[in-house]
Amino acid sequence: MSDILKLENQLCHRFYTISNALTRAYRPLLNELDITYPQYIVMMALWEADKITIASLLDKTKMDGGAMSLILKKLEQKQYLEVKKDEIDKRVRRVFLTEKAKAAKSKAEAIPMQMVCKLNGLTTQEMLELKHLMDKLQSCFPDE
Amino acid sequence: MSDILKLENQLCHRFYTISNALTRAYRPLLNELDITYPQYIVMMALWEADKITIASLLDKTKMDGGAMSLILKKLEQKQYLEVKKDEIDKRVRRVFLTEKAKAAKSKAEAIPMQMVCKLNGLTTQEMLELKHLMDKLQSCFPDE
DNA sequence: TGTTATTATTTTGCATGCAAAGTAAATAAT
DNA sequence: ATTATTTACTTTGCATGCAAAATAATAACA
Repeated sequence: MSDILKLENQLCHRFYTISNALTRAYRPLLNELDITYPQYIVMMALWEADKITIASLLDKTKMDGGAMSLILKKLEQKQYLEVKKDEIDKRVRRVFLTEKAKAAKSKAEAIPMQMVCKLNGLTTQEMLELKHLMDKLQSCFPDE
Repeated sequence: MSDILKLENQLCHRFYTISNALTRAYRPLLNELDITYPQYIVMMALWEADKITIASLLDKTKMDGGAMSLILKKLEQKQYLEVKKDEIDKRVRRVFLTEKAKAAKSKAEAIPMQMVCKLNGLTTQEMLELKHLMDKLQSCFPDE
Protein backbone atom coordinates (compact mmCIF):
# COMPACT_ATOMS: atom_id res chain seq x y z
CA MET A 1 0.00 0.00 0.00
CA SER A 2 3.01 2.29 0.23
CA ASP A 3 3.30 5.22 -2.12
CA ILE A 4 7.08 5.14 -2.24
CA LEU A 5 7.16 4.02 -5.87
CA LYS A 6 4.32 6.18 -7.17
CA LEU A 7 5.46 8.22 -10.14
CA GLU A 8 3.95 11.41 -8.80
CA ASN A 9 6.20 11.12 -5.76
CA GLN A 10 9.39 10.86 -7.79
CA LEU A 11 11.47 13.98 -8.15
CA CYS A 12 13.42 12.20 -10.84
CA HIS A 13 10.44 11.51 -13.04
CA ARG A 14 9.70 15.22 -13.04
CA PHE A 15 13.22 15.88 -14.32
CA TYR A 16 12.81 13.23 -16.96
CA THR A 17 9.51 14.64 -18.13
CA ILE A 18 10.40 18.31 -18.11
CA SER A 19 13.82 17.85 -19.62
CA ASN A 20 12.31 16.00 -22.56
CA ALA A 21 9.54 18.56 -22.89
CA LEU A 22 12.09 21.36 -23.01
CA THR A 23 14.07 19.67 -25.75
CA ARG A 24 10.87 19.38 -27.77
CA ALA A 25 9.97 22.99 -27.06
CA TYR A 26 13.31 24.17 -28.40
CA ARG A 27 12.95 22.45 -31.72
CA PRO A 28 10.81 25.07 -33.48
CA LEU A 29 12.99 27.85 -32.07
CA LEU A 30 16.16 26.21 -33.37
CA ASN A 31 14.67 25.40 -36.71
CA GLU A 32 15.97 28.54 -38.35
CA LEU A 33 19.51 27.77 -37.26
CA ASP A 34 19.11 24.16 -38.40
CA ILE A 35 20.52 22.69 -35.19
CA THR A 36 19.28 20.39 -32.43
CA TYR A 37 19.15 21.27 -28.74
CA PRO A 38 22.42 19.52 -27.81
CA GLN A 39 24.06 21.22 -30.78
CA TYR A 40 22.68 24.53 -29.48
CA ILE A 41 24.29 23.84 -26.10
CA VAL A 42 27.64 23.39 -27.85
CA MET A 43 27.13 26.61 -29.79
CA MET A 44 26.31 28.54 -26.62
CA ALA A 45 29.48 27.24 -25.00
CA LEU A 46 31.48 28.35 -28.03
CA TRP A 47 29.87 31.77 -28.36
CA GLU A 48 30.96 32.24 -24.77
CA ALA A 49 34.50 30.95 -25.33
CA ASP A 50 35.80 30.42 -28.82
CA LYS A 51 38.91 28.40 -29.70
CA ILE A 52 38.63 26.19 -26.64
CA THR A 53 39.73 22.60 -26.37
CA ILE A 54 37.27 19.74 -26.59
CA ALA A 55 38.01 18.83 -22.98
CA SER A 56 37.06 22.35 -21.95
CA LEU A 57 33.92 22.16 -24.06
CA LEU A 58 32.98 18.91 -22.36
CA ASP A 59 33.52 20.51 -19.00
CA LYS A 60 31.38 23.56 -19.79
CA THR A 61 28.53 21.66 -21.38
CA LYS A 62 28.70 18.53 -19.19
CA MET A 63 27.96 16.49 -22.28
CA ASP A 64 29.09 12.99 -23.08
CA GLY A 65 32.43 12.74 -24.85
CA GLY A 66 31.21 10.27 -27.43
CA ALA A 67 28.20 12.39 -28.24
CA MET A 68 30.42 15.46 -28.50
CA SER A 69 32.54 13.83 -31.20
CA LEU A 70 29.50 13.29 -33.38
CA ILE A 71 28.00 16.68 -32.65
CA LEU A 72 31.19 18.47 -33.60
CA LYS A 73 31.22 16.60 -36.90
CA LYS A 74 27.64 17.65 -37.57
CA LEU A 75 28.32 21.27 -36.72
CA GLU A 76 31.43 21.18 -38.87
CA GLN A 77 29.36 19.84 -41.78
CA LYS A 78 26.93 22.69 -41.21
CA GLN A 79 29.85 25.11 -41.43
CA TYR A 80 29.42 26.41 -37.92
CA LEU A 81 32.90 25.45 -36.78
CA GLU A 82 36.26 23.90 -37.54
CA VAL A 83 38.29 21.57 -35.37
CA LYS A 84 42.06 21.82 -35.52
CA LYS A 85 44.90 20.04 -33.81
CA ASP A 86 46.76 22.07 -31.22
CA GLU A 87 50.28 22.80 -32.47
CA ILE A 88 51.94 22.33 -29.12
CA ASP A 89 50.16 19.25 -27.80
CA LYS A 90 48.97 17.16 -30.70
CA ARG A 91 46.59 15.13 -28.56
CA VAL A 92 44.54 18.25 -28.01
CA ARG A 93 42.01 19.54 -30.52
CA ARG A 94 40.52 23.02 -30.49
CA VAL A 95 37.21 24.21 -31.84
CA PHE A 96 36.99 27.42 -33.88
CA LEU A 97 33.79 29.24 -34.77
CA THR A 98 33.28 30.20 -38.40
CA GLU A 99 32.01 33.56 -39.61
CA LYS A 100 28.66 31.91 -40.23
CA ALA A 101 28.55 30.92 -36.56
CA LYS A 102 29.48 34.38 -35.38
CA ALA A 103 26.77 35.88 -37.55
CA ALA A 104 24.25 33.35 -36.24
CA LYS A 105 24.82 34.47 -32.67
CA SER A 106 22.64 37.54 -33.06
CA LYS A 107 19.78 35.40 -34.32
CA ALA A 108 20.29 33.03 -31.41
CA GLU A 109 20.05 35.84 -28.91
CA ALA A 110 16.30 35.99 -29.53
CA ILE A 111 15.83 32.39 -28.48
CA PRO A 112 16.10 32.57 -24.67
CA MET A 113 13.33 35.18 -24.50
CA GLN A 114 11.09 33.08 -26.72
CA MET A 115 11.63 30.13 -24.42
CA VAL A 116 10.89 32.19 -21.31
CA CYS A 117 7.63 33.20 -22.96
CA LYS A 118 6.70 29.56 -23.36
CA LEU A 119 7.33 29.07 -19.65
CA ASN A 120 5.10 31.91 -18.56
CA GLY A 121 3.48 29.85 -15.82
CA LEU A 122 6.39 30.82 -13.59
CA THR A 123 7.18 34.25 -12.22
CA THR A 124 10.69 35.64 -12.48
CA GLN A 125 11.13 35.00 -8.78
CA GLU A 126 10.12 31.38 -9.16
CA MET A 127 12.52 30.95 -12.05
CA LEU A 128 15.35 32.25 -9.89
CA GLU A 129 14.36 30.02 -7.00
CA LEU A 130 14.25 27.05 -9.36
CA LYS A 131 17.72 27.84 -10.67
CA HIS A 132 18.99 28.17 -7.11
CA LEU A 133 17.58 24.82 -6.03
CA MET A 134 18.87 23.13 -9.15
CA ASP A 135 22.37 24.46 -8.61
CA LYS A 136 22.22 23.02 -5.13
CA LEU A 137 21.04 19.71 -6.54
CA GLN A 138 23.78 19.73 -9.15
CA SER A 139 26.36 19.94 -6.40
CA CYS A 140 25.14 16.55 -5.16
CA PHE A 141 26.82 14.85 -8.09
CA PRO A 142 30.49 13.91 -7.91
CA ASP A 143 31.29 14.45 -11.59
CA GLU A 144 31.46 18.17 -11.26
CA MET B 1 28.67 41.51 -24.50
CA SER B 2 25.24 40.31 -23.43
CA ASP B 3 24.98 37.31 -21.15
CA ILE B 4 21.71 36.09 -22.62
CA LEU B 5 23.29 33.04 -24.18
CA LYS B 6 25.62 32.12 -21.35
CA LEU B 7 25.12 28.54 -20.28
CA GLU B 8 25.02 29.39 -16.60
CA ASN B 9 22.01 31.60 -17.27
CA GLN B 10 20.01 28.87 -18.95
CA LEU B 11 17.38 27.13 -16.87
CA CYS B 12 17.17 24.53 -19.61
CA HIS B 13 20.80 23.57 -19.47
CA ARG B 14 20.36 22.82 -15.78
CA PHE B 15 17.53 20.45 -16.63
CA TYR B 16 19.63 18.82 -19.30
CA THR B 17 22.56 18.34 -16.96
CA ILE B 18 20.69 17.17 -13.89
CA SER B 19 18.35 14.89 -15.79
CA ASN B 20 21.29 13.09 -17.35
CA ALA B 21 23.13 12.94 -14.03
CA LEU B 22 20.08 11.37 -12.40
CA THR B 23 19.81 8.69 -15.05
CA ARG B 24 23.46 7.85 -14.45
CA ALA B 25 22.95 7.84 -10.69
CA TYR B 26 20.13 5.33 -11.00
CA ARG B 27 22.15 2.80 -12.92
CA PRO B 28 23.91 1.14 -9.96
CA LEU B 29 20.65 1.11 -8.00
CA LEU B 30 18.81 -0.60 -10.85
CA ASN B 31 21.57 -3.04 -11.54
CA GLU B 32 20.11 -5.76 -9.33
CA LEU B 33 16.80 -5.58 -11.18
CA ASP B 34 18.61 -5.59 -14.51
CA ILE B 35 16.64 -2.67 -15.93
CA THR B 36 17.41 0.83 -17.21
CA TYR B 37 15.94 4.05 -15.86
CA PRO B 38 13.22 4.38 -18.53
CA GLN B 39 12.35 0.74 -17.97
CA TYR B 40 12.11 1.49 -14.23
CA ILE B 41 9.68 4.30 -15.00
CA VAL B 42 7.48 1.84 -16.86
CA MET B 43 7.68 -0.63 -14.00
CA MET B 44 6.70 2.04 -11.47
CA ALA B 45 3.70 2.93 -13.59
CA LEU B 46 2.69 -0.73 -13.72
CA TRP B 47 3.22 -1.44 -10.02
CA GLU B 48 0.84 1.44 -9.50
CA ALA B 49 -1.71 0.22 -12.03
CA ASP B 50 -1.45 -3.26 -13.49
CA LYS B 51 -3.30 -4.46 -16.61
CA ILE B 52 -3.50 -0.98 -18.10
CA THR B 53 -3.51 -0.14 -21.79
CA ILE B 54 -0.41 1.11 -23.56
CA ALA B 55 -2.10 4.45 -24.16
CA SER B 56 -2.68 4.79 -20.44
CA LEU B 57 0.92 3.80 -19.76
CA LEU B 58 2.09 6.47 -22.17
CA ASP B 59 -0.09 9.01 -20.42
CA LYS B 60 1.19 8.13 -16.94
CA THR B 61 4.86 7.98 -17.87
CA LYS B 62 4.83 10.76 -20.49
CA MET B 63 7.19 8.64 -22.55
CA ASP B 64 7.53 8.49 -26.30
CA GLY B 65 5.29 5.94 -28.01
CA GLY B 66 8.05 4.59 -30.20
CA ALA B 67 10.37 4.15 -27.26
CA MET B 68 7.59 2.47 -25.28
CA SER B 69 7.17 -0.21 -27.95
CA LEU B 70 10.82 -1.18 -27.63
CA ILE B 71 10.88 -0.97 -23.84
CA LEU B 72 7.87 -3.24 -23.51
CA LYS B 73 9.60 -5.79 -25.70
CA LYS B 74 12.69 -5.64 -23.53
CA LEU B 75 10.71 -5.99 -20.31
CA GLU B 76 8.78 -8.86 -21.83
CA GLN B 77 12.05 -10.60 -22.70
CA LYS B 78 13.15 -10.11 -19.11
CA GLN B 79 9.93 -11.78 -17.97
CA TYR B 80 8.67 -8.73 -16.14
CA LEU B 81 5.45 -8.46 -18.14
CA GLU B 82 3.21 -9.74 -20.89
CA VAL B 83 1.32 -7.74 -23.48
CA LYS B 84 -2.04 -9.04 -24.64
CA LYS B 85 -4.64 -7.82 -27.08
CA ASP B 86 -7.81 -6.50 -25.53
CA GLU B 87 -10.68 -8.87 -26.36
CA ILE B 88 -13.23 -6.14 -26.92
CA ASP B 89 -11.21 -3.60 -28.92
CA LYS B 90 -8.48 -5.39 -30.82
CA ARG B 91 -6.56 -2.22 -31.50
CA VAL B 92 -5.86 -1.93 -27.79
CA ARG B 93 -3.13 -3.86 -26.02
CA ARG B 94 -2.84 -4.27 -22.29
CA VAL B 95 0.22 -4.85 -20.15
CA PHE B 96 0.21 -7.49 -17.41
CA LEU B 97 2.82 -7.85 -14.68
CA THR B 98 4.31 -11.30 -14.12
CA GLU B 99 4.87 -12.89 -10.72
CA LYS B 100 8.54 -12.06 -11.11
CA ALA B 101 7.62 -8.39 -11.47
CA LYS B 102 5.34 -8.45 -8.46
CA ALA B 103 8.08 -10.05 -6.41
CA ALA B 104 10.57 -7.45 -7.62
CA LYS B 105 8.45 -4.63 -6.29
CA SER B 106 9.61 -5.13 -2.72
CA LYS B 107 13.23 -4.92 -3.83
CA ALA B 108 12.43 -1.77 -5.79
CA GLU B 109 10.91 -0.09 -2.77
CA ALA B 110 14.39 0.38 -1.35
CA ILE B 111 15.50 2.42 -4.35
CA PRO B 112 13.83 5.79 -3.74
CA MET B 113 15.44 6.10 -0.32
CA GLN B 114 18.85 5.25 -1.73
CA MET B 115 18.40 7.96 -4.33
CA VAL B 116 17.30 10.51 -1.73
CA CYS B 117 20.49 9.71 0.16
CA LYS B 118 22.53 10.52 -2.91
CA LEU B 119 20.77 13.89 -3.08
CA ASN B 120 21.52 14.83 0.49
CA GLY B 121 22.56 18.35 -0.45
CA LEU B 122 18.89 19.31 -0.31
CA THR B 123 16.69 19.45 2.76
CA THR B 124 13.27 17.83 2.72
CA GLN B 125 11.73 21.27 2.50
CA GLU B 126 13.84 22.15 -0.51
CA MET B 127 12.88 18.87 -2.19
CA LEU B 128 9.22 19.72 -1.72
CA GLU B 129 9.71 23.24 -3.02
CA LEU B 130 11.53 21.87 -6.03
CA LYS B 131 8.71 19.44 -6.76
CA HIS B 132 6.20 22.23 -6.42
CA LEU B 133 8.04 24.50 -8.84
CA MET B 134 8.52 21.69 -11.30
CA ASP B 135 4.84 20.81 -11.27
CA LYS B 136 4.13 24.43 -12.05
CA LEU B 137 6.66 24.34 -14.85
CA GLN B 138 5.20 21.12 -16.20
CA SER B 139 1.85 22.82 -16.57
CA CYS B 140 3.45 25.21 -19.06
CA PHE B 141 3.54 22.46 -21.65
CA PRO B 142 0.50 21.80 -23.81
CA ASP B 143 0.94 18.04 -24.14
CA GLU B 144 -0.40 17.30 -20.74
C1' DT C 1 -23.32 -0.92 -46.87
C1' DG C 2 -19.28 0.94 -48.63
C1' DT C 3 -16.08 4.68 -47.86
C1' DT C 4 -13.69 7.77 -45.00
C1' DA C 5 -11.91 9.34 -40.76
C1' DT C 6 -10.10 8.31 -36.34
C1' DT C 7 -7.73 5.67 -32.89
C1' DA C 8 -4.06 2.61 -30.94
C1' DT C 9 0.27 1.00 -31.65
C1' DT C 10 4.44 -0.21 -34.28
C1' DT C 11 8.10 0.83 -37.44
C1' DT C 12 11.66 3.72 -39.32
C1' DG C 13 15.48 7.04 -39.62
C1' DC C 14 18.13 10.11 -37.34
C1' DA C 15 20.36 12.20 -33.07
C1' DT C 16 21.96 11.66 -28.77
C1' DG C 17 23.50 9.49 -23.87
C1' DC C 18 26.31 6.07 -21.76
C1' DA C 19 29.89 2.73 -20.77
C1' DA C 20 33.66 0.49 -22.43
C1' DA C 21 37.19 -0.37 -25.75
C1' DG C 22 40.47 1.58 -28.91
C1' DT C 23 44.08 5.14 -30.57
C1' DA C 24 47.55 8.46 -30.63
C1' DA C 25 50.56 11.42 -28.32
C1' DA C 26 52.81 13.19 -24.17
C1' DT C 27 54.75 11.90 -19.41
C1' DA C 28 56.62 9.27 -15.96
C1' DA C 29 59.29 5.68 -14.33
C1' DT C 30 63.08 2.49 -14.48
C1' DA D 1 66.59 5.53 -23.89
C1' DT D 2 62.75 2.19 -23.34
C1' DT D 3 58.78 0.79 -21.37
C1' DA D 4 54.70 1.80 -18.68
C1' DT D 5 51.19 5.09 -17.65
C1' DT D 6 48.32 8.81 -18.30
C1' DT D 7 45.83 12.06 -21.14
C1' DA D 8 42.73 13.58 -24.90
C1' DC D 9 39.79 11.95 -28.02
C1' DT D 10 37.23 8.76 -31.13
C1' DT D 11 34.75 4.58 -32.03
C1' DT D 12 31.47 1.07 -30.96
C1' DG D 13 27.26 -1.19 -29.32
C1' DC D 14 23.19 -0.68 -27.05
C1' DA D 15 19.08 2.03 -25.31
C1' DT D 16 16.30 5.64 -25.76
C1' DG D 17 13.78 10.29 -27.60
C1' DC D 18 11.53 12.34 -31.46
C1' DA D 19 8.94 13.08 -35.66
C1' DA D 20 6.81 11.05 -39.36
C1' DA D 21 5.14 7.16 -41.94
C1' DA D 22 2.93 2.73 -41.80
C1' DT D 23 -0.63 -0.75 -39.89
C1' DA D 24 -4.63 -2.49 -38.14
C1' DA D 25 -9.02 -2.11 -36.34
C1' DT D 26 -13.09 0.64 -34.87
C1' DA D 27 -16.15 4.41 -35.55
C1' DA D 28 -18.52 7.82 -38.52
C1' DC D 29 -20.93 9.11 -42.42
C1' DA D 30 -23.05 9.54 -46.75
